[in-house]
Amino acid sequence: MMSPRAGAPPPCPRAHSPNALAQLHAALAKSGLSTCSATPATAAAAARACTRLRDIRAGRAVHGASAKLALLSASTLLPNALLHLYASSPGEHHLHLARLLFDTMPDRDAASYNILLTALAARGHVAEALELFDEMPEPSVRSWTALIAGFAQSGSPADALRVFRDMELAGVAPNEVTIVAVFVACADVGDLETGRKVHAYARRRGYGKSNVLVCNAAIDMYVKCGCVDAARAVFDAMENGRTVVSWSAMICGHAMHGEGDKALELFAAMRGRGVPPNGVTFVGLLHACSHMGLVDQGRAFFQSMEKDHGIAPEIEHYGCMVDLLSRAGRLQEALEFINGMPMEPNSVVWGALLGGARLHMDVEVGEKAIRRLAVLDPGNDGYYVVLSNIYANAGRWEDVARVRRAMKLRGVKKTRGWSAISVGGAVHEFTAGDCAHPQVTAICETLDRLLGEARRRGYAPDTSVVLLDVDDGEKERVLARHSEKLAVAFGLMATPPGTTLRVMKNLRVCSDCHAMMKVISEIAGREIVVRDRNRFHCFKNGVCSCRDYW
DNA sequence: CTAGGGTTAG
Repeated sequence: MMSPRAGAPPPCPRAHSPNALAQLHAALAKSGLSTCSATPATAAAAARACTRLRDIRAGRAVHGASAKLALLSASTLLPNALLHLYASSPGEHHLHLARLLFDTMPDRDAASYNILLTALAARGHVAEALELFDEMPEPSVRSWTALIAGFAQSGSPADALRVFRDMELAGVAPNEVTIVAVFVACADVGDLETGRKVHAYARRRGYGKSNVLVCNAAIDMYVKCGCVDAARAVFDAMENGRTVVSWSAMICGHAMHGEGDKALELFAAMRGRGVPPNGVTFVGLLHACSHMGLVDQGRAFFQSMEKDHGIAPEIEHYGCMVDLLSRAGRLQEALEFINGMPMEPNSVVWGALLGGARLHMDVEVGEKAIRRLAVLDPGNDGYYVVLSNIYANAGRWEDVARVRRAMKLRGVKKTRGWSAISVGGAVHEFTAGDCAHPQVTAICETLDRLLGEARRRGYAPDTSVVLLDVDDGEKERVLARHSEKLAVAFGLMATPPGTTLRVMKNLRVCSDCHAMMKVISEIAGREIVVRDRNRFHCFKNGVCSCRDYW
């Protein structure tokens, strides 16, 4: 979307001074500070300026000059400033330099540790960051937060939450930055329990309404944990003004939960308040239109981006449009749209077309998409599985086998599907046909009882999703043990009547499980929320929030 | 002012 450098200061001219002192003065001049004398404080100010300007070259000059002028050993001030410079510069090389500097510093204080901790955690060096953390004398809130925030943002949310638990045990009170980071991690893994607990704490501390960043992170956390209504309550209660991020997060949240109408209403309200939308807002709107089948409305939004809001559509928006068109069955239009794109279509764009081809069982378009996907994202097994699905639907089993051979040839492994459900604070994971759970027998009995009742209510197994060329009885046996069914059956057994069941799945829910979930929600009188690979399904009284359009 | 924060299509 937006350039990551947007809002960053402009790069400054390079230093070309021949000697070190002159370079130091040049860097000082650039930082707008007095150049009368070089002291550790002025050099640290220069280093800080270089960090802000992202001018690593000038920073190295400051480092060199500081060494020559023997400014480095006076205090931790200057070494820390230089450590920060290297630690926050991109590339493993600079991180390595930071580590080297840290290891050879004559004195280290808490800030030295925190600077390096931040850099290690943010780049996903989990083990090294934890090791350093254990070595440091007195970790502060900021040290804990550096770990949690870094892990949450570098794709290690489970590590982030583990550290948070340790922080609680250590009796250190989280601040608003910690809270935001924990929300990010909860959103990622779908940990509603922790999210709720931290939200309650945030409210007690007074961040609940007044801190925009805390609120925005809470909105996203609730959305991604399957509680749009709770997200909306946070949004509605926001006192200190919502930003475009709040509006966009909520619009995306409604879209993700199949509440496209609410997403569009929110956009109208946003415009009414004069808040200018950004590119993310439109991703949410297009997503909403796509899941409601509002092709013309979506097209109108797409066109208004540039015309009315001066926002140039980016590849994400093209992706949404391809999804919108192909979901609605306009596969040829989608293909033409792709061909007219001003940028090179990526795997997501072709993936959206492939998804539409599956939905509308179009072998030809599916094959067209896979030809590009095999080049753009060759290791992704999902695309081959979808294509197999299209072939299986058409009864072309020799082609299904051909796809399987192609996968084998390319070393592409099919991802095992799993579903997880959290009961009483413990997460129970299931894979298809799983026999590892201690209560398998009871789970299977429950499931078979449900299956019998479901059949009496008109449910019939949808064997088309089973990609095995076996007889229907065998297909039904495979289907009946899909991981989400096991997770839900367990959830029904392990929770009191009426409790909402929340299931997380690593792949997309299959159409048979989708049908079954609807019936189960009716039989058991439960709300079942399933977090799919890319959206939510809320089953209640026999219907799904996606209105079977997904 | 030596460390940290929010939204994004399949």
